[in-house]
Amino acid sequence: MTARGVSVPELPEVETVVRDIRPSLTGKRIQTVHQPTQCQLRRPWDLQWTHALKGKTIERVHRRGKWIVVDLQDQSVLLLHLGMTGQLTVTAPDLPLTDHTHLVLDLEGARQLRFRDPRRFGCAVLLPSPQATQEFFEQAGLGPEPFNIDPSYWRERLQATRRCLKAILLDQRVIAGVGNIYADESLFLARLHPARLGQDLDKRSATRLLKAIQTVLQRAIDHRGSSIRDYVGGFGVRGSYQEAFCVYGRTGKPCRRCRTTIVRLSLAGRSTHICPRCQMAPEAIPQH
DNA sequence: ACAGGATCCTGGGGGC
DNA sequence: TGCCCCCAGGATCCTG
Repeated sequence: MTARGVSVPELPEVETVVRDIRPSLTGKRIQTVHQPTQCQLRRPWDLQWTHALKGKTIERVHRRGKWIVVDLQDQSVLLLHLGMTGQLTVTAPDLPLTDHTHLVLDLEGARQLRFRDPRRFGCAVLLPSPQATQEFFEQAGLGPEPFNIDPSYWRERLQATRRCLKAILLDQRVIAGVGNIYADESLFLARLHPARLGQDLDKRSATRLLKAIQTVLQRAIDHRGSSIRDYVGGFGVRGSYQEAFCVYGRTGKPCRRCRTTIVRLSLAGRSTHICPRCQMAPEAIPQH
């Protein structure tokens, strides 16, 4: 069977979207803003933002964790989160609108930036300044980016908690951008069982885990992310990393390394996939 | 401090 | 063929 469930935008998918749409957005003026749907996103769009965006020029498009950050020339910042099923695309204005399109920005040069999200777990927020954006992220306690995380910070965060590795990897306050799929893939690559406790990892294992996270995320970015069902990049093009999954969605299939059957368990409230041979259970590991 | 569960939401898939 | 129910999960909140 193929991987069940939807492909949720995690760091590699968000990075792909940002890279795709950046050339079409940078330097472009926003002419008008529409809300085609009546239903609200989880964090309601403020009508004042519609007026505030009009006439603003987009200066820069980048990413912070799973957030898409659109810097505008007047210092205000549009933040977008894709939640579970969010799609952000740049299209021709005459392309018919699909269901669940919550926000449309008309751009100069006959282009539209469209934010679509069937499950409405995503959100869009306009903040007045980079300082306010900084505070927004600080308030959320958003942790460091995986690619420039300080190894000693990482080891300290692991040492300081009795939470299991799966919960730690999903916690955006510890490390930003990792979600369910890449947590499982990273733990497999590091040969660590997701139920192991942060404070039980020695220095070598902690370093190996960080390297695995970076490797998995970079490989996924190189494949334009993973597409199972909903996710598409900024051009509407699907990613291909799902074909390289080692454990996620591979329940019942043989491990790519040792042929042992991949099993699914529940940890930190999320489906979790492991190779029971490559990822030794905590109770099987000698304590010291 | 942390685990576990509920909540939000929709569409796909399995079972009958 | 169709209907019902379950399931997927990012972030957040609540309880034990």
